[in-house]
Amino acid sequence: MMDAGGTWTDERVELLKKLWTDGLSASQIAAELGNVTRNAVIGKVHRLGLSGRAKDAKPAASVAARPRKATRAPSAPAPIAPQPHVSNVVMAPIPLQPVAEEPVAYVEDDIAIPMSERVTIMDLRESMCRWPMGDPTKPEFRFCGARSITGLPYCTHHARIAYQPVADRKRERKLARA
DNA sequence: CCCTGATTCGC
DNA sequence: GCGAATCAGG
Repeated sequence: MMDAGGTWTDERVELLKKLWTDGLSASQIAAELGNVTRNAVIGKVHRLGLSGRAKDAKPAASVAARPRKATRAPSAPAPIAPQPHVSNVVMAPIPLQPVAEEPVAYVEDDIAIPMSERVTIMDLRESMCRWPMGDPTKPEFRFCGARSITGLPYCTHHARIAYQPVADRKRERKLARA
């Protein structure tokens, strides 16, 4: 049956090899494969014995990682679920013009949409807005790419659209550390 | 702070 | 075998 993507099927392994040898970073590959973290990718890469990529022989590991006690979370489910996005929002096919004007639709209140550069799946990273733009079946497909809210898949603007019910979201002050 | 790969080790 | 936690570095 369908593989949720959490297992290393032959196809996935091959894609992993391809992308890795292709020079993509572990996080990029993880994003491409889906349902896996970059750690999983790196771990697999090493297990497959293709670490080092193109580069070879490097300063011998003098003092690598120390055996710190790894107290893992009791049972962390899925860190990030592959957002199905808002099924209601139907993207305009955009028949012509590759990536010209931006769909500055919903200008609800005062927020002016400072459209950032759109990005392809390859450049899409966890910290970037995953709001789809265009036709997913076309190579011109892009994602918003703006800085996403930490913990959410969208930028502030698209998050407001995606999470309508949220009447008033106070700016989240995330304290790193004092 | 963002990111990169490398390593250890509980599962 | 897998990958989270952690490390070390850019």
